[in-house]
Amino acid sequence: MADAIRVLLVDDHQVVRRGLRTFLEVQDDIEVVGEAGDGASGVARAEELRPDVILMDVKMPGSDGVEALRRLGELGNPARVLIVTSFTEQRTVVPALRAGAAGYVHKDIDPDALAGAIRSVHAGHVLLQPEVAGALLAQEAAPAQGSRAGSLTEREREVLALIARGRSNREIARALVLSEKTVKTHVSNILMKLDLADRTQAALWAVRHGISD
Amino acid sequence: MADAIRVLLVDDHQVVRRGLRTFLEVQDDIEVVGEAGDGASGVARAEELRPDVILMDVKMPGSDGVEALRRLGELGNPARVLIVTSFTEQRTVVPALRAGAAGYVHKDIDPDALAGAIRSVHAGHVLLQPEVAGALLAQEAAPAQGSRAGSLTEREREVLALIARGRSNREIARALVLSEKTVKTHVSNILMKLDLADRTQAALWAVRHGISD
DNA sequence: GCGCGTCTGGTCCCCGGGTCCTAGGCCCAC
DNA sequence: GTGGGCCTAGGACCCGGGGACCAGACGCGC
Repeated sequence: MADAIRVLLVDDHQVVRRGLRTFLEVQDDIEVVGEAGDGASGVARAEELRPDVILMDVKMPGSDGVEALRRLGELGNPARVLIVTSFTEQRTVVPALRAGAAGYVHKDIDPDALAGAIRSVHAGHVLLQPEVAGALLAQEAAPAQGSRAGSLTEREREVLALIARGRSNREIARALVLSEKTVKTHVSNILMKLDLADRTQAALWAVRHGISD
Repeated sequence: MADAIRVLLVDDHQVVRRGLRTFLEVQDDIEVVGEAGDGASGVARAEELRPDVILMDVKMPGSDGVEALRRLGELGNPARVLIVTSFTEQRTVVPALRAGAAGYVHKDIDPDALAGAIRSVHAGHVLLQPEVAGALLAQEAAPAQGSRAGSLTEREREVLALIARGRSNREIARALVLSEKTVKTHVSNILMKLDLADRTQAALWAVRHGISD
């Protein structure tokens, strides 16, 4: 095929590389152009082969996936990187995406879905699987009693948003044209309503619940 | 086609609905089964037609997209919702995804990419466009000097991770089996190294940079 | 050996954060 | 009119957070 999507496989297990290769060989618009067994040689092969898409494991001996992603970014390599991981390691999702990953898929993905993912990524999308997106957004989720954001008044939400930007009471007072004492009152009420101990917990609560604007 | 993907369009501008419809009519595996002009009637039509995928605008008069998403979730409607937005409104991304959106695409997407997005979403993926994913991750990004997380020592990262969980110095001391004073020293060093004013800012910095575990 | 960085801890001190109590003005619902 | 929220704000009070300064123990590299 003339304009097949050129794919590079980077994974430390050749079993996995072989599996991916056989998955993709039946797709007539996807061509596996190379393989690498660790991050560093993955970067080298990417520079050499200039693939459209790189399928890469996160956990690899030596230079790992995130490190390789950063290198590719520094080199200006235009390849789109799709992270293929053995299980949902939520700790690694954010760093990987931040380092420039174009997507994150689970290793037990079925062949057609994987092909679809490669096409999506090649088309310029960023792609996550549900569990991964869930992990990214849930973080800790609501510990028990669910979101009581509704119980906050408008003014309290304003104050909370500023707390979530790291502002002090004095700064909040200036920003909202209030006395510092009034801000303290609002903060106290927020902490009471949300059952939190201090402004740091309030700030974290806010970012998790999207009050941070 | 026997198992075409059944799509419902929800947007307050019929021009947009018409555009999407013509985009999708040339795809032989996608069938537009209905339209709605606002969130509430979108939910009603979704219940009635049971589409596989719903293309929905976020900003609509009356019941908006996020509200509609929530309703669908409550009703247990299995439709996958792809948010189609006129521009990258980063404020709305997180709430929409949290409310159960399966994806977020830009209105100037080209027909084939839109079809691809629908197929991805229908296949169970969560899909974002680059700018959207960028907005989600960047948030405020590094104000200037880039991530100096590397300058933190291992111990400092441990302490920072606990700060990012809303723990007090005393709790951190107990958790790490240290004196409260030592924790304070670490906190001071963290604030100095990252050029932050207090633990609240440190907690926010940590979650943005993935130190929060 | 010596220097350097890290981890540990101490003392002194100040201030910002947070609580408790109180209270006036405002608007809305009954 | 009366009660009940919300926003505003004051005073008194306590304490945890953070800075300044100092220092010993340990490990690593020159």
